[in-house]
Amino acid sequence: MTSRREKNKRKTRKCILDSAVRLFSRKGFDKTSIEELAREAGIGKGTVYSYFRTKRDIVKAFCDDQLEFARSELAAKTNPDMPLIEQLMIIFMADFKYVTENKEFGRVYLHEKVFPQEPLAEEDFQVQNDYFDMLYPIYQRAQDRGELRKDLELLHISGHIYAVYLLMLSCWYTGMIPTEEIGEAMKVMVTQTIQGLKP
Amino acid sequence: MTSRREKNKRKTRKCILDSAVRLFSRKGFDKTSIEELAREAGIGKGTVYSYFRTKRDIVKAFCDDQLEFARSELAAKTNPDMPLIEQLMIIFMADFKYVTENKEFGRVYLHEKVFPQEPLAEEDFQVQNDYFDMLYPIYQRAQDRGELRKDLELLHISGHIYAVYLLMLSCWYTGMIPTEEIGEAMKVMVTQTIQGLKP
DNA sequence: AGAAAAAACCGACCACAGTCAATTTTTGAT
DNA sequence: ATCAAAAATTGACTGTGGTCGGTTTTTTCT
Repeated sequence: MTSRREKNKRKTRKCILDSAVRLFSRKGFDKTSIEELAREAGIGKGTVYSYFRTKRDIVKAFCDDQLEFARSELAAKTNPDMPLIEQLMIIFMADFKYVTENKEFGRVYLHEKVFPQEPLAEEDFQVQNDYFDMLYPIYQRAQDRGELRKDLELLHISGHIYAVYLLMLSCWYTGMIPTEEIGEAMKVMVTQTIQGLKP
Repeated sequence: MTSRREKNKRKTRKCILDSAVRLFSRKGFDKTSIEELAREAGIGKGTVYSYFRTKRDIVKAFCDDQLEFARSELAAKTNPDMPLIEQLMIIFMADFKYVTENKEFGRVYLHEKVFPQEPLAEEDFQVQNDYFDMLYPIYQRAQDRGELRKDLELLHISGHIYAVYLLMLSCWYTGMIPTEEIGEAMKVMVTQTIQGLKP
């Protein structure tokens, strides 16, 4: 049963997250103070910290939620029998679009998830695992169709393509590749990944 | 001519950097305050900020220096006619060893360089370019020997392998792969990169 | 050498992330 | 309805990153 208490907690949490989205998007992560965020959410500053351990954790929680949502959306858009490269492009460009629209969130999230201060906790891996779980069937099918080598572990295939995706994000964040060229670059790199570097 | 002023500046800068290395290594980046760092360096707090724009910039400057040094060292250790995979392993494992020994520096540096808040400045690219310049001849030779496809741009080859290296670093920072297994994992992934994913 | 200009240095100060003890609200038992 | 325990809320407080105007040191010019 969902007690009154639990209901309120949920509401407050959502309220913090909503305020965070508004403010971080409008003013940027660093320029938004927790005090301001609390005011916007109509609560005290201390309360924010009883919901989230740190300011960065707010971003993490928001992105984890979004990722879960995006995943369910995406599953519907791709057909596992399309050519692998096409499926991957749909998935990654959707992700990328999200990042470009939430640059600050994406950056903080990537910092936390890719090069974290402490090894990731069990729950953090879960999000990543769920994401991989979505991709596994796609690679599996591609293996079955003969688009991918069967002697490779799915984890390695997955990791490899994820690496290329991260690189593209990095190129975008550093300004090395402008937004409008990312699609093309991503296609080149993923294709190259599949084809291999050797003659 | 190196004036007295310039000499002092150099000395002070080095002093700050040395103190930073000592303190950040001993207590961690976050736990070391600039005030403490200034005290250790025997200067005022404000002075630190006339040498470095932010706390993170101190790390960036240090790592840029180190990277330049490491590069010159490395050039001597590799023979451009060794098999590509062996050369890459020597280079990346040397880099990796450095990161494991300076975890905090590496993390902050990676945040700044891989997913920076603002697009990288000209000078930041220079460091990266210099690094690539070291690698290009290696890939070039490997192409000549027939170990790599000749129809691929060096930039793409370079970027691709860099992506895999970043992934390995990420796996280490997240705790997904323990230190002693990184070498093996790196070899597997780089080999896979060269071979390609398709049958 | 002496004065004026330029560069370097400094620590008091500000804004903000995160803490915590005191207060208020909710719950569950009688 | 009453009350005691548990949970949630709060804002004053602490420590630190970064700023800035005033001070000292170095250079340059005569």
